[in-house]
Amino acid sequence: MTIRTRRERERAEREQLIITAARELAEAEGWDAVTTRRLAAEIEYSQPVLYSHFKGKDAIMAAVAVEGFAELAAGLREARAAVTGPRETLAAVGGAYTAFARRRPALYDAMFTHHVGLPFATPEAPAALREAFGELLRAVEPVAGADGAPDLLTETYWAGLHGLVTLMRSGRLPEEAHERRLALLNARFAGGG
Amino acid sequence: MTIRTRRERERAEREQLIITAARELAEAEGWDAVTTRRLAAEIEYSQPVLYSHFKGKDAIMAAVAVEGFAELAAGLREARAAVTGPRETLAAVGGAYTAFARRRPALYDAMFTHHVGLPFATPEAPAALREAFGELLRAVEPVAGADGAPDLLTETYWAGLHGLVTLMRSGRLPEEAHERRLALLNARFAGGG
DNA sequence: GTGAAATTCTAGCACCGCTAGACCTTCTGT
DNA sequence: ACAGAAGGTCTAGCGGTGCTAGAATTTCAC
Repeated sequence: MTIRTRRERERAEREQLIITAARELAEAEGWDAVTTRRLAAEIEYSQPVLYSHFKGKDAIMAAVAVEGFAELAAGLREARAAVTGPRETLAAVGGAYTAFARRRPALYDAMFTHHVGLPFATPEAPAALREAFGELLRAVEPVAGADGAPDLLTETYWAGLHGLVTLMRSGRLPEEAHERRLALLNARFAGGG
Repeated sequence: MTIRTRRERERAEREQLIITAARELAEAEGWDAVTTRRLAAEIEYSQPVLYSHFKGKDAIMAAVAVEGFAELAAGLREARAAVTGPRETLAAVGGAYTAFARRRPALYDAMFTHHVGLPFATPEAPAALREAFGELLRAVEPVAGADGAPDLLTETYWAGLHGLVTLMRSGRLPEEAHERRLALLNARFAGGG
């Protein structure tokens, strides 16, 4: 048995190595630079081993995305814990969300922009993803007012954050006014229904 | 002279042919299907003629995007003209925006998602683009309240719309609740500052 | 009609994601 | 201890991509 478990452990380690290499390469040079050849060279194996771990490049991106969800969820939770009051909470969580997107743009792309076949608004969605949404939900709920649909309101607020960061990152919105736009979004959502 | 002008006219016609073919192919099968070979076959010329008109594939997408800006601006203007009252105007324009994004997803991608090197929030931006933003601005201004920064508020509202449509189109938000989310967004922005 | 100029095409480069089949290592049964 | 089976990894290659150099063709000016 022990020899088999060692094999399995080594294999799991190599899988993590692939994910980490893909993530670091993407963060350093963007996803366009993450080619299967390049990635194989990075982990010092040949291309086909990638396909013995993942179905294809998209599956590797999806694995990276799942790591990102966990990191985002942790960041949001931390931000929420650091403040009190509904308005402050919304501002802290919204700020943490956009800060994450700006700090880890490639990671954010894999999570929320690239067409990677991950289930989202279903129970089958990755736990880390559901947790990240839960953090947003807990920040939005106190300011939901009489809407009676905190889930939908959270989705809408999330869309606002997502729009801000994606439009900014693609050069469609100027960077320098980001904080002011975020403040406007928060004011509109914290104002009550 | 007349022979030269005929040449120039024919050349302009062929350029438009390229743009139209690219757009139709993208709308029918997505941008992944728009390869330079496929596009060349569509216009019944060889690949290199594409490069005598455009610097590369991105430039073709940019040209398609500019057409899209004009169409979007027209749609928003029409929607705004059909109603009266600030809340109704915002709902009409927001609805027209998301309807456009859902009706012409590939076009919308070229305009607002793909990294195409078009200037946005500057005077050098395409006229049609500035006009489309102007339509949004005229819809948001009446509900701006005391914010005193209608430009930034419009950008923020735009981000909300953009987030809704992109997250929905990538399967991150379920389609069926779109109208309710849009209504929530509108309510938050029409509520006054 | 002929040489010059402009235009279009053929052919190919370097790269992409992905995979079949050869190769080598490791384990198993006698 | 050793032959054969099983498993893992590699080399080499497929069909595709965006893009371009240089040949071939057409059109022009004289």
